Amino acid sequence: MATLSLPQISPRRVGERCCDADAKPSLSMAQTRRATADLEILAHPIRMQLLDVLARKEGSVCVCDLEAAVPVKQPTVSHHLRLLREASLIHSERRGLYAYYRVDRKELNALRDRITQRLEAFG
Amino acid sequence: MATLSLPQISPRRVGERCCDADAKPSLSMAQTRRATADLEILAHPIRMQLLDVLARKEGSVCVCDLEAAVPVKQPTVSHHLRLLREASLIHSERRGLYAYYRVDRKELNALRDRITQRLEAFG
DNA sequence: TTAGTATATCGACACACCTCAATACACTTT
DNA sequence: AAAGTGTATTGAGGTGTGTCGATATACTAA
Repeated sequence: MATLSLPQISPRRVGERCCDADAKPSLSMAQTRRATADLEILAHPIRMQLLDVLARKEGSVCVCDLEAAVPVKQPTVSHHLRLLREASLIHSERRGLYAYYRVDRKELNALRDRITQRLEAFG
Repeated sequence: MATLSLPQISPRRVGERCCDADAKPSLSMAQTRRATADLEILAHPIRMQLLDVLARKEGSVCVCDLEAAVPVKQPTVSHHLRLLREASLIHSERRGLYAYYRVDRKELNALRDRITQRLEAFG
């Protein structure tokens, strides 16, 4: 029966050149940055809540409702909506005085798939 | 046949109180913060690469190899390893002069599941 | 036109985070 | 012991990000 072997660590003398040359990332730095950019856009409580509200609505949501849903002031809401818009996760439309936002389900799904794939590569 | 209805937006007079009182986040702020904390720990290129290297190895990896795998200096590597350790995603062990890190697959899987669940709640 | 409202942008401030040189610490070799 | 090596920590500087008051913009109401 196979021994319950500890990971084989080659003993090495002090000062010797380091060992596992194949302990390299599987992703280039550019790929890595793309992956972390996907995570960063979601990694903020206000953006998470805004997306949460928008994703749970079938249609559009008025900015005034988004403001009411979230504990920051109007310019901050506008700021995060802009970031989400620039990430193509939401779209806006003006009707008269009011602005309405809706989630882009295709983009949100694509984002989710990219993140899921990356996480599964760890598994 | 059902009309291809636009999302029903009740017209509203200027100055009227805002509309959709049920456009509330489904998560409390505390829950939201826990979710974004999960994302934040992954949302950095160096941590992503370190996890990538560690997750692809069966056993432990020497710090010197991690340093070689990543384009920052030794104190910075140590810093990110600490963050990953404090998040319970990796563990370290000293053998003589050297320190070896390994991924905690259970914790990493749990993290992945939490993130996946949250993302699916958007879908 | 004038006044008022909703949203976006600007500008400034605060603070968190990343990075690294210097140093501390623990261990090994001689 | 002393000298050398690998890793962690400290402390400081730089940069980015979040926040909000003030303001701009675009529209509506009267």
